[in-house]
Amino acid sequence: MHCFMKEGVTDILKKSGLSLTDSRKRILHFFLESSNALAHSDIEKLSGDQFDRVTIYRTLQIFVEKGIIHTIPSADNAVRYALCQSECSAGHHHDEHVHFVCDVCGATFCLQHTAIPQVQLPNGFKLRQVDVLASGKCNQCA
Amino acid sequence: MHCFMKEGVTDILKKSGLSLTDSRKRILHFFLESSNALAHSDIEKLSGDQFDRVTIYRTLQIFVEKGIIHTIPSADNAVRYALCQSECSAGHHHDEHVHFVCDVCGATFCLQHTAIPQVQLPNGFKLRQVDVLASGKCNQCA
DNA sequence: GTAACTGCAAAATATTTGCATCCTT
DNA sequence: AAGGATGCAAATATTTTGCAGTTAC
Repeated sequence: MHCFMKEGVTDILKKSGLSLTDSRKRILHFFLESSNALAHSDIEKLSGDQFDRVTIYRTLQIFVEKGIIHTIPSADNAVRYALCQSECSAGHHHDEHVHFVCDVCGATFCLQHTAIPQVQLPNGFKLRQVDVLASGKCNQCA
Repeated sequence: MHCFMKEGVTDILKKSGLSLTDSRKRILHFFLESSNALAHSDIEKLSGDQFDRVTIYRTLQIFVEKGIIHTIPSADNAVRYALCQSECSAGHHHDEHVHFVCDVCGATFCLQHTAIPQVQLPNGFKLRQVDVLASGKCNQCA
């Protein structure tokens, strides 16, 4: 298991076979710095509109393809992304951790140290992945 | 605990204080008939474009408000809705069951009889709700 | 009859695509 | 130098809002 936190932006991009461009470096940096998940709009704000919307879309897309970030399921129709922490490779995500959305501040966290519970499916169903989406109040807002 | 399956469309609408209009009756009927979750686009197709897009948006919205249906979190940014099965009332949803998305056919099911596992949050976090989103192959596609 | 609901038009927002130019290697 | 990435323009898709006409009760 590698840990992105200990690697630099450049290492991660190289390892994924991506060229080192300004937008990729800065956007990846935002994820490394941020303790919670980021939406497209967050990145726009963080970058001070330095990048074109389209560039952000394409950058997020390729990061997902390369296994650098993953999307977080949500009920509110807003796509948020977070760093993959464990052994993700291109096309194969393994982010079976618990996601937590704060009802108050809207922040979304990946709870790495919270175990994914066992799920028992009905007969005939084949399980591939389990996502757990918890909501309530985060430690800042409680 | 009431069970919508045993009630008619009319009963449900009346109980929720909604007037009995064509679109509401037909859209609610789709949910009662369907074994899996429906997206806005599914309803458009099912109705044969009988209703305006806007009417569908507004109908789904008020059904959610009244606790008749609930949104299902998904990683693919498509909002799907399903009937609330347990004691939901206006503004208070309690649909803590497991949702299952089939990777093959895309169908989304509510697994009523699958227990929601316990989730242990870090210190300072207050839990309100847990959604479990499982994916894999459904019994038709496995 | 009145309040609420629907349909249409249009605005606002979100996402995708094509292409010329620029940057990384 | 060559291939890939970006920025801009524009197409497409999604969701929201306002308002006038219609319907439920």
